[in-house]
Amino acid sequence: MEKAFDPYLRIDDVTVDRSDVEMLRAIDDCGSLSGAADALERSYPRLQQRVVALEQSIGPLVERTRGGADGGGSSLTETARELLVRFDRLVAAYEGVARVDETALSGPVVDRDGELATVETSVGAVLAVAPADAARVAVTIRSDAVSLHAPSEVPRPEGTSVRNRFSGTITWLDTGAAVVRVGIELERDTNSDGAEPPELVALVTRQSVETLELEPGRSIVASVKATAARGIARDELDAVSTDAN
Amino acid sequence: MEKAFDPYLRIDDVTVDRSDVEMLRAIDDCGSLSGAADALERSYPRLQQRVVALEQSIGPLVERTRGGADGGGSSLTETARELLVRFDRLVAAYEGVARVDETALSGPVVDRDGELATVETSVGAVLAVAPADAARVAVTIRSDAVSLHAPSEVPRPEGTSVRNRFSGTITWLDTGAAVVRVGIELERDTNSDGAEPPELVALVTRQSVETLELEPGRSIVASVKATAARGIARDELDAVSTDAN
DNA sequence: CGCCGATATTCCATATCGGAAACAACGATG
DNA sequence: CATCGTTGTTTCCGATATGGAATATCGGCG
Repeated sequence: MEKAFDPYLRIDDVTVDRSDVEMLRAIDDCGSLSGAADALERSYPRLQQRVVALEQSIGPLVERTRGGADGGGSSLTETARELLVRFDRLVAAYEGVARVDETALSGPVVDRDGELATVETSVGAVLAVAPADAARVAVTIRSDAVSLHAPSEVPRPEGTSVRNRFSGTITWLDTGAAVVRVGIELERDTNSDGAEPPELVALVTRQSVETLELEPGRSIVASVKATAARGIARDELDAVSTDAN
Repeated sequence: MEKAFDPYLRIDDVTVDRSDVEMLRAIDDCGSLSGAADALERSYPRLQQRVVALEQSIGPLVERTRGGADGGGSSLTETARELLVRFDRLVAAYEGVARVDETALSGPVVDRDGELATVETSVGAVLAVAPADAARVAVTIRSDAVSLHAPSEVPRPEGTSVRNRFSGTITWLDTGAAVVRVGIELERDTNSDGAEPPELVALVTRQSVETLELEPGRSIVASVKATAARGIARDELDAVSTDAN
């Protein structure tokens, strides 16, 4: 099972999607609409009509010239270039979500302050952003939002905005080119009878692995910002699972 | 301009998207395919064919019964329910990206270790995940990935996996129901001549605002994990901008 | 003034989508 | 045991959207 998405920017009536961005890039590269149509193996009419449609909502995107020794050509306006950058940033942000591991912890909401909920899980109370009407939620924690600390160097709660803290033991490392996935078996809460040992995955740099001397068996403290922990309503079912990729 | 996305899960050949999930939910609610078709105002044949198509790739999703006093009916299998939960989690994760502020810092790549790049920005070196071929990148930092610390309580670099650290002054607070957006004017790097004062936005809980006594004018240290800072290639243009919503 | 390469426009083939209608299964009911 | 009602299954047809071939238009340059 593979996570994916189609990002788009909605501007007034039109939606700018992947193929539109691809089209603008091709126009920029080729210097003409017809060239872009050839390069993308799309028909010229549709491509040109699409440009017109986008421009009706967004404003001038392509500066067109006809005639001349080379027959003319087209170049992107500043508006179009800004659009491309916007889209790239959007994709980068979403891409991060798609490529990163997530850990889910579920349990009942025991306290609530607006959209901020305290969830009782098998590893203790977790503070997370959750829909206001949910009585039981599954909290999703992205591995790139998990920070690790040496047990002796844990920041005092009074001095940091990070609100969730878990103690655990490293069980495995998955070393990549520059980043390392770290599997952590969390300490269960004292009054919890959970069957499955709750696991948390963190994504850290290889340099952090060396600095903190991370290795299987070592005790570690993981921290997660409440605003990075997102809960979804889960009023029927119940499970603790880790979702690889 | 509005960010949006269409999430989907790809399983073998089929992609299950929003409408598929909506369909399965309706089947669950109504207890029959025909009821779901009525509720969604979709034609029965297409709906039924879609269920069959999904099942061919994913496996049994709907337990169907024909005949009986009530004419029969359908209920979801465990596979289908798990699919719904998966999808909810996916949406929650993407939703977080769409709703959160982002700060972009750009500059040249001065060092690189695989997909991890050190980027020279107007506020100093930033460690971020970036495409391997980019010489100049824009680093995007989501506000929910920014942690704040009292200047006297900054964790030692040797004891934490958090690699980016910025000093700054709080310039504004936007207090919501439970969470607060914090605007921070970053200290410029000594040898930088940047024109715009670089601004970082952090998203923290209201309780953190009280604990850290956050208010305009106060000095603060912001930290960001390298794996949560994502860079995009930006080899032509150059700007520092903050993108609200 | 004709040429050339590019931009606009018209029109048609095709695939996809959605729905109406007929058909089959099955248990309750009399 | 025939009938009935509800639901699942299948077939077929029309509407809509998508993509492309052919055509017309433009304008500097030689």
